[in-house]
Amino acid sequence: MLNDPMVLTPIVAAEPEKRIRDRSATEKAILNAAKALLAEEGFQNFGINAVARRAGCDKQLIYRYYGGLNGLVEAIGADLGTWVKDRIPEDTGGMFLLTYGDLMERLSLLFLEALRDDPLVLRIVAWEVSENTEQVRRLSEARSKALGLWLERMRGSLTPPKGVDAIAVNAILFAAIQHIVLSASAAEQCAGLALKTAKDWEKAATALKRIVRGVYG
Amino acid sequence: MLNDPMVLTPIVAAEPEKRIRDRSATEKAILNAAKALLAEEGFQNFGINAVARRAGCDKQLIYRYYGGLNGLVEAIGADLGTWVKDRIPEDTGGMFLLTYGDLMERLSLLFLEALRDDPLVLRIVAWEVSENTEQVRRLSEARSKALGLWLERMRGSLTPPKGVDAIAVNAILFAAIQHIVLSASAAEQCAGLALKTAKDWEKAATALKRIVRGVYG
DNA sequence: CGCGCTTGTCTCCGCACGGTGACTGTTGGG
DNA sequence: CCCAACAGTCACCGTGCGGAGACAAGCGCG
Repeated sequence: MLNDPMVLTPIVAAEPEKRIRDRSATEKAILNAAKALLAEEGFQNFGINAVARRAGCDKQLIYRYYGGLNGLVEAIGADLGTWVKDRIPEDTGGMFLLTYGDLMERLSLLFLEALRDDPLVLRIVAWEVSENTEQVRRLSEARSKALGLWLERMRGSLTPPKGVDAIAVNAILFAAIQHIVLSASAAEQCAGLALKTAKDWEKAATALKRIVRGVYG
Repeated sequence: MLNDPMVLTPIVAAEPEKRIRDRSATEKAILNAAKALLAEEGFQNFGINAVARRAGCDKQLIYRYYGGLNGLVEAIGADLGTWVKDRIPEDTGGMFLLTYGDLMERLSLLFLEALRDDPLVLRIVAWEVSENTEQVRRLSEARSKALGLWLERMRGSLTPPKGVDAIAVNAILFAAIQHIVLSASAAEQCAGLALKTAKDWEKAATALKRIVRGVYG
C-alpha cells in the first residue's frame, strides 16, 4: 500500500517486502489485527476480509489457522481471559475494605475505569447487547467468566448486608456502568449527562459512589 | 415465498395480487415494514433491500418517497415522538407522589416496563451504543427528546434532595435500566442475574427500587 | 541433493448489497 | 377522448463480501 506510487516504475520496484515464513508470528499478527480492528471499528465491519487486510496477509491463512472467523473470535475470547489480570488490579490499593459497601464502591470504580480504557472489551459489550449469534455468545461467555472470577477473588470473605439481593443489585450496578461507558463512547453523553471531560466523569463517579453507598451503606 | 411450489405451474398461477395504486398506503406500508424490521431483526440487516422486501414493494419507492434509508430513518424518528404518548402513562396511576424518591421509583419502574415491551425502541437503544452515524444520531435525538419531555412533565414541582446531583444519578439509573433490558433481550440474563421469568424480573424490579430508595430516600 | 510438506499468494466464484435508469400500466383533468 | 402525471416494476451496474481451489516459494528431512 505504501508502495503504490512505485507501481508505475515496475522495473526497479520489486522489493516485495518478503513476508517471512513464520506461522506463529502470522497467527499472532492475525489475532492482534482482529483485536485492534474490533476495538477500533466495532463489530459492524468486522469480517474475514477486513481482518486479513489489517493483518497484511491473505484471508486464506485465517481459514487455515483459525478455521474462519468463528475460530478467530474464539481465540479472542480465550485471549480475553487475561483481561482481568492485565487491566484490573488484584489488590485493593492498600485500602482496608471493612464493609461490603467499601468493597462494592471500590469495585464499581475499578470496573468503570477498566472499561473506559479498554475499547476492545467495550466493543464486545456493545456486541453482546446487539446480537445473539454463536460468535457473540462465546465472547460473552469468556468475558463474564473472567469478570466473575475477578469479583469472586476480590470479594474475599465480605458478605452483603442481610435482606439485600446482592446479585440483583450488583447486576444493576454493573449494567449501569457498562451502559454509561458505552453511551459515552458512542455519543459522549448519556441521558442528558455529558460524559466528555474529566470533570464530567468525576460527577458520574460521584453519583455512582452515592448510589452504591445508598444501597449498601 | 409461500407460493414457491406454484412456480412450476405457471399457467394457472397468475393472480399477481395487483398492488393498488395508493401512495399514502404504500408510504405507510414502507414505514411499518421498516419499524417492524428494525424491531425484530435489529439494525444489523437493516437496509433498503430488506425493507423493500418486507414492505412488498420495490425499493425504488423508498427512494422516491423517503429519499432513501436516511429519510426513512428520519421518518421513524419523527414517528418515535409518539412513543411517550402511546407507551408510558402520563398520570401517576392514582398515586400521590409525595417525595422525589416516590417519583423516581415510579418513573424507573414505568421506564423499565415500557422498554421491556417496546422492541423497536430497545433496538434503537442498542443501535445508539453500537454506532455513531448520522442515522443513529437522528433517531437518538428523537428518542431522548421524547424521554426528556416525559420526565419534565412527570416531575411536576418535585425537586431532588439537596446535595444530590440528580442529573448524574438519574442518568446512571436510566442507563442501568436500559442495559438490563438490552442484556435480557439478547441473552436472557445480565451479569449473572437471570432475566427470563416473571419472577426474575420481580427480583430485578425490587433491586432497582431498593437502589432508588437508597439514593433518594 | 531432491522430494514433499508447509507457508503464503493469487484468482475466481456466487451472492447480496446500494443505487439508477428505463419501462409499464393506471388515473384523472383538459 | 387523449395525454400528462403518477404509482409501481424491472433489469442492470459496480462493489464488497465470504469462501474455495490452484499455484508459487521456502524449509526440512531422508
